[in-house]
Amino acid sequence: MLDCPPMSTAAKSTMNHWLMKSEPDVFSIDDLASRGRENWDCIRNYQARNMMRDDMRIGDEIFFYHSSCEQPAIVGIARVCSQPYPDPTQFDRTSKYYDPKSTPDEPRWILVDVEFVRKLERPITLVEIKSHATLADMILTRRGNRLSIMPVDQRHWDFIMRLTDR
DNA sequence: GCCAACGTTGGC
DNA sequence: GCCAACGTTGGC
Repeated sequence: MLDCPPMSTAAKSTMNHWLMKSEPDVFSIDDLASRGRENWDCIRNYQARNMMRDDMRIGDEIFFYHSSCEQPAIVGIARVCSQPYPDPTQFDRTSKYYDPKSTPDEPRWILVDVEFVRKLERPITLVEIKSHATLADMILTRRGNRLSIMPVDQRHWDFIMRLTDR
């Protein structure tokens, strides 16, 4: 791929990890798998927007998390595969996510595209995440946290990746 | 469906 | 710039 050359060790060391929530009834890991890639649209939270706009880099890895469902869980891996650009739904008058205060010259809502990498061997449920002391300080499990996009510490990422091997 | 927790809005 | 009212998220 032209925009995804093999990464140097130096580039890898600066890579960030993320967790992105999606309601499986709306867009599940299987939907991403069948579509290959998708723009992460309809985010209307400034913190989440800022992370996509300012902090995400092509190649960053993402935990794909199912929320608001029977079994909230990390279910797969995705990857950032575009530069940030304006969310088209903000200009769509027929969309629930239309924003009259946004203009093409000064778009308010910015997104990135994400691509499917793989599903986990098994879902790592929120219940299981909460059961591990190492994961107790993840942003995901913080009281009152409502962010749908959040950074994941390298040590949390690695710990969860090891869990999937069992 | 409940509700805690937080973000956003808008009057003043 | 304060803050009450309202809306949303998301686990349970």
